Amino acid sequence: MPELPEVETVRRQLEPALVGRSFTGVEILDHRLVQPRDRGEVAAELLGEQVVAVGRRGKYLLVRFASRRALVVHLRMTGAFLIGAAAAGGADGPSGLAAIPHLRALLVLDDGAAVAFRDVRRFGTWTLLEPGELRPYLAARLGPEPLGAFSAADLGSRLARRQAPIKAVILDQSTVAGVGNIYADEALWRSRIHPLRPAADLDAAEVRSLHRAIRAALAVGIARQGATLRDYRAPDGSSGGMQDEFKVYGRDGEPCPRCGRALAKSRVAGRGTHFCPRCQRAPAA
DNA sequence: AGAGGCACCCGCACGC
DNA sequence: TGCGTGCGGGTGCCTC
Repeated sequence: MPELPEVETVRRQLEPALVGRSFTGVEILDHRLVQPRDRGEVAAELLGEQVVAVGRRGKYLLVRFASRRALVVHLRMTGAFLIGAAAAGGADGPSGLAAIPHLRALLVLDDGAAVAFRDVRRFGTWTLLEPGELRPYLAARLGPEPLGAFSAADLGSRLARRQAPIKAVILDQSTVAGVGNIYADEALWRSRIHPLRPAADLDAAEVRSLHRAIRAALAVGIARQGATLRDYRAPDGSSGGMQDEFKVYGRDGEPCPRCGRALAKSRVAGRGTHFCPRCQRAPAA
């Protein structure tokens, strides 16, 4: 489940492969990837584009071109890039590419390398934006970058007007960009805040703690090159190590690493939610 | 405007 | 063994 740390890991691997390269071949195999645009049209527009930067904002990858256009990629659940040997699917060269299961798009670069995009559940999106469209596109969707200029006061002011459960509010990308289900549970556990607490009820000390916890959880995720769950892989085919660092996610029934009480799992904001019923005190009903 | 629920998609873990 | 069912995950859209 790519969240900010997984997307950042992908960005770091894509950057050296793509920057300075031009697309000499573009195939978009799944129309859903670019809908409502026409897949042939988008492929034709991408052909010949030269990459000048590979950025990230929240969970979005930003492939920026010399033309000042930008390809905004969202991996959603199962989107993944495969570079070079991983893209070639083994030693059998280009013929191996079509053998990649769930292949949705294929880029060929002017140095001969191939970059494949695979996506089992087909939720991933590629959006090609014209010059000047990127900033408003992101601003309309995303709050501050959690590891950039983002203070506890910023977080506090965004929570102050929200009565929804704190977990729902930090999953909202307009509160802070890049936190998904896993890192939300990890951050709430670190700050000892129950996921059902109304966001506006957090006091200043709790907001500071949560702010710190969000940043710490994401930073550890990046340092571990993301988490590898089910079949997620980085573009070079390697696995991340963050799944071994989870304190609560997927550990219901196991002892809380802090107090030893059995971790619980419930449902908050429609998401599987893992927490410690002792460390994270439930709000009064 | 904020909140909640659902659709989107498909592989997998289940139970029968 | 084979089938049916439910689940999950991020986002966008719909309703209230």
